[in-house]
Amino acid sequence: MSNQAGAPPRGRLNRDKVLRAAVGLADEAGIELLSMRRLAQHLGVVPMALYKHVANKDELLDGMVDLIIAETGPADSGGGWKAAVRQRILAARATLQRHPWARRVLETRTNKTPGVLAYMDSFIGIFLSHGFSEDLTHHVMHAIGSRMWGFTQELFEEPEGQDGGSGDGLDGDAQLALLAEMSTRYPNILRIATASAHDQGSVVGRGCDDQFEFEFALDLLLDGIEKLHAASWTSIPRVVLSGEAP
Amino acid sequence: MSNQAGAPPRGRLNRDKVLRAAVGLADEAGIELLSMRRLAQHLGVVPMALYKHVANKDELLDGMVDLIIAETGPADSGGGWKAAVRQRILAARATLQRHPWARRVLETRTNKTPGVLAYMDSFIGIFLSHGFSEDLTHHVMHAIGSRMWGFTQELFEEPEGQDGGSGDGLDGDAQLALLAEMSTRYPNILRIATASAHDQGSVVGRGCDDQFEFEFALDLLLDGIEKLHAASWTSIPRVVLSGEAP
DNA sequence: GCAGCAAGGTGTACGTCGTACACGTTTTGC
DNA sequence: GCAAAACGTGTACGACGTACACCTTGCTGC
Repeated sequence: MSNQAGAPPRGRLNRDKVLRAAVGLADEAGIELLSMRRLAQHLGVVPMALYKHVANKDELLDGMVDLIIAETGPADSGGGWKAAVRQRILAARATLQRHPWARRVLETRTNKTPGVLAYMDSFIGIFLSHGFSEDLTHHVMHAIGSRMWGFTQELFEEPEGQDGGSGDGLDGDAQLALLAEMSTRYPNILRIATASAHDQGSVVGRGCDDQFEFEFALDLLLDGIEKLHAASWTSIPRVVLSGEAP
Repeated sequence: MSNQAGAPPRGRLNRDKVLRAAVGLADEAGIELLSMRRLAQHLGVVPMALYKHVANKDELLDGMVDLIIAETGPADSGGGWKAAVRQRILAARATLQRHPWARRVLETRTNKTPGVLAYMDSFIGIFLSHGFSEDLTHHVMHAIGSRMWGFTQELFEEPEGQDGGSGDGLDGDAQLALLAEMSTRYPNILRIATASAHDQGSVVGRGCDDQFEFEFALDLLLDGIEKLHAASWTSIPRVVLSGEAP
């Protein structure tokens, strides 16, 4: 009877409830609005109560990440390594798309939480168990990098305004002027943007299919990896040569 | 004669001085310690004085990014597109390595500042001027993504402690225990990490050459792009087919 | 059934942050 | 030399993360 504007108190708190509430809050309000105070209020509890369940905000974020990694589900390693890697990454992508804040959290911090490590371990396992050398696997993991998580780099994403379309709340004239400015200052960007506005009337950007772009880039990478693997590529010579004869 | 613990007052402030001081401060103290107040103190000035030169902290960050993009220098487009792209990216990489905070800033925010747009425009220009179709260029830009800036994904980087080596201030026993734990829980990570510790005695990680890893991944990508270009790859069929006959 | 105790929740407080607003002070253009 | 604009200051507010000391539950062993 003491909490207002929050969910029902639902008995005592525990780490899991805190984490899940945090994920929910980040999902609906955005990560930048997730504060210990707001989370506490959401749970009908005083801010300091949270610290009985998480050490601090960083640990909260770690826990949230681990929680949604678990959502991704286990590897589904039928078929070859390519199918397995593809499936794993696309599954992660689907999950992270439900929790857009996770991209920021994963990128910003040096995550070596159990969940992250386990995910990477299973990822590495796919390559090793399909005959990749340790050396190649290592380089391949670097090459994949954060694409492992399935998120795109959102070069310039619009902040997803309410109105469909790309007019940022400007009237037609202002938008036209902006377009004219763009065309003289950044002609190449404009060419690409207009050329790719295939499927709708939008004049600039957002005419492209993120999922397609992602899979395009992913397949480009995987095909390259496949060739290296087929050629038994290795970086070892680079090291062995260090004291060789002229 | 009113400022202490800061640089000499050096006349009046202006936007450029503010931006440069901010870059310097971020370079030496890290981006998370760059606050308006600290920056002001560094300039021997009261916090609110900064707001006469930048609108707010976000705009400050934008300005900082644009400033160091300018450091990158213009494109050096001798040779083919591959050489040009490679040169551009590696130059950006060199710059961003001098300003490690820039990675975070570029990743975290939706940058459409003049400098960023100009950089992208010139980047796109390389492809277009070497005969790439607008369609392919568009997809290629997505595939390159943030690698355009030349930073790596630092999957798990150590926070660069003062002591060389990977013992995070633990004694030998604790470190061994941790290693044992790793080996049972994340055996694949351990295999890769130990296998790649070629060039020194470190037991886990950091035995790999970041620059090599980056160029490896970059070349993988560029080679893939080259093949697509040679094959006049296009995504257009995907769209055109939408209303075709069975 | 109840004492005792750990685990969970509270209240207050501190130092940090970005920045709004009203006010002085300097520089500049005429 | 003076008006006006540009620049710098002081104070204040509402966030934030979280340390610390304090109550209040609910479970334990007897």
